[in-house]
Amino acid sequence: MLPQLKAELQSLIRSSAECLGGVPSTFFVMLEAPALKEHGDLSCNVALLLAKTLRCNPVELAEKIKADLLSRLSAAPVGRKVHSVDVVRPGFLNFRLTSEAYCDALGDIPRSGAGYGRTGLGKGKRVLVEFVSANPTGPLTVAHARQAAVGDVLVNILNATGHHAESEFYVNDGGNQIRTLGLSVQLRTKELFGEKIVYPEDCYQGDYIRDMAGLFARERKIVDVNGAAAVPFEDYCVFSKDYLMDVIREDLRLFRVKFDNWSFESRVASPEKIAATLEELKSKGFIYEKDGALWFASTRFGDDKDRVVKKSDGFYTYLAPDIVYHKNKYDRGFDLLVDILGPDHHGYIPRIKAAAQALGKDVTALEGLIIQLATIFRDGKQLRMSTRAGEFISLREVVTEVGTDAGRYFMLMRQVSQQLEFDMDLAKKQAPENPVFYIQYAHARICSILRKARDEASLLPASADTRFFRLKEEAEIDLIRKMIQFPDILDLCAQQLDPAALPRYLQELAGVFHKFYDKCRVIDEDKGLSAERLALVDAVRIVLSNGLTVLGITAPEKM
RNA sequence: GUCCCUGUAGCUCAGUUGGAUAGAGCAACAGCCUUCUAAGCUGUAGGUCGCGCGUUCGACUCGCGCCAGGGACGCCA
Repeated sequence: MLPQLKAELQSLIRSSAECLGGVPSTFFVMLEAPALKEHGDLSCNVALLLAKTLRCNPVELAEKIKADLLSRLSAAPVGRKVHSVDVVRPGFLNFRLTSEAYCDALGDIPRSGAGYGRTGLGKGKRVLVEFVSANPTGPLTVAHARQAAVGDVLVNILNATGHHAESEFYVNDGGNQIRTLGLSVQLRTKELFGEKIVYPEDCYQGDYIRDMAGLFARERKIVDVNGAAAVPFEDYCVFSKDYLMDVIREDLRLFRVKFDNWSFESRVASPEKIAATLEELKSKGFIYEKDGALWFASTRFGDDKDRVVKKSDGFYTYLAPDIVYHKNKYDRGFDLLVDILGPDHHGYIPRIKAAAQALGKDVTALEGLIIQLATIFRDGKQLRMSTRAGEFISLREVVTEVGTDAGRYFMLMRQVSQQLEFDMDLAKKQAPENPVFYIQYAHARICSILRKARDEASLLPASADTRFFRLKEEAEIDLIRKMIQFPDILDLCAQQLDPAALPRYLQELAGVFHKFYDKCRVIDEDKGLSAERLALVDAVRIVLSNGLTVLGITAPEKM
């Protein structure tokens, strides 16, 4: 309702401005909600922007536009929803809306229900978001946790804003690291039965390798060193990989992260497919041989240096299957490919983009999104971690300690470009300074009011088509004003490919609600007012619930 | 050395394609429960937006140069 009002106003302002002449056809009329309430409900800076080209005092210009606009408004139906137009100091045009405009918008929320907030921004664009894609060589860590939360929520946001988004996990089940994993487990198994081994530094160090060795021995009924040696090396590899994939799937399930697709390197980028793709690149002149290795001439597309794709020992580097995998993603017909990566992979993006260009693909359809690290604080101290030494905080540790709701919220509450401080103590706290509980509490409080009204006073929310003329309090209008921003927030997140604005918005909405609650009684002697206020808080419940659903966080009805 | 990210209140962070008097939350201090969940609300205090120059009606925002912190730069994945 309000987006339409805004669009109509924008076009009227545009017409008024054009009457003055000299307005470029590409000129965009901005109309936004000002930060300060005294500046009205909507504010427009056309006069400021046009003052330069028209060589005219911005305030005078604004007055001229206003005069023309007022006559247009009195003729148009939108005019009823505009209370006043003011010209203010530097040259802003500030609009104040009638309460009718807001009350119309309020009815929209219960009418759309769980669909409130959905927009058409994406116009059906097909998007593939690849994230986590952890090697099956260990459990997921907090680094993965942030990528998992961001990726999962980004897919929800894209789907809520008119895109067709799918999530994908790419399983690196080929290559070197699986052999190293198998070797690690094999050595630990032998060690288990008393064989003295020298455990290499480049093998996986974590304690979980020992646990896996024990499990493997039990499963294969190995009872001594000879038994361990008799098992084919390949079996160690397969067992370890499958076992860790199960661990990863379970980690993700606990964190409520779902994947639409699982792509396996062994299938998507088999040695034959790699050879074929490299041949294609070679025929185009982007692959050459040097020092017994095959190189990809990525510098031709802006990379710092050329990259080895096949080592002199005959094995492919990680880059070779990754090129093939990205070719596969392109071939599946997506309009946008998003790769969510850790900061340690930022050098990776130019290489893959170079490969995409070399294969004749559209690079602008490939977006590498770097998610900065999350550092964990407990008892006011930062916990250090190092994957190499096998010392890391696992995702599961975080989930079991603070819960999935708080875990997800905290991972999402900062912009992805920012490092994030994850305060375990705060996340666990059931107190208002913890934003997750502040938001969930608002939701539970509303549910409690609705229950009480229904059960004890036989009161139900007013219907969506009510004119809501009883809602006049500032606290009430503030709530409506805040709620109608919800679709814009989702659009903003989708455009920026960053969910961070959403948790912040929900915290603000919860705050506006708590203020309203303190000031206005919902269940009141006046039945008419009560019904309208019940509809108002029910709308807040809907927006909170829709927002939390996008974040993958529960909206409790009781706390 | 090259590249990426960051620098805003005591702390953690916002600041929407350059806009009006730079905002929240936490911590601190002072208040508010006979009434729908006090897991809440109200008020006070807190700032050379890292520094300098430039671009213009206007810069936290854009450009250049410094300073400081973090990270990445393998025939590893």
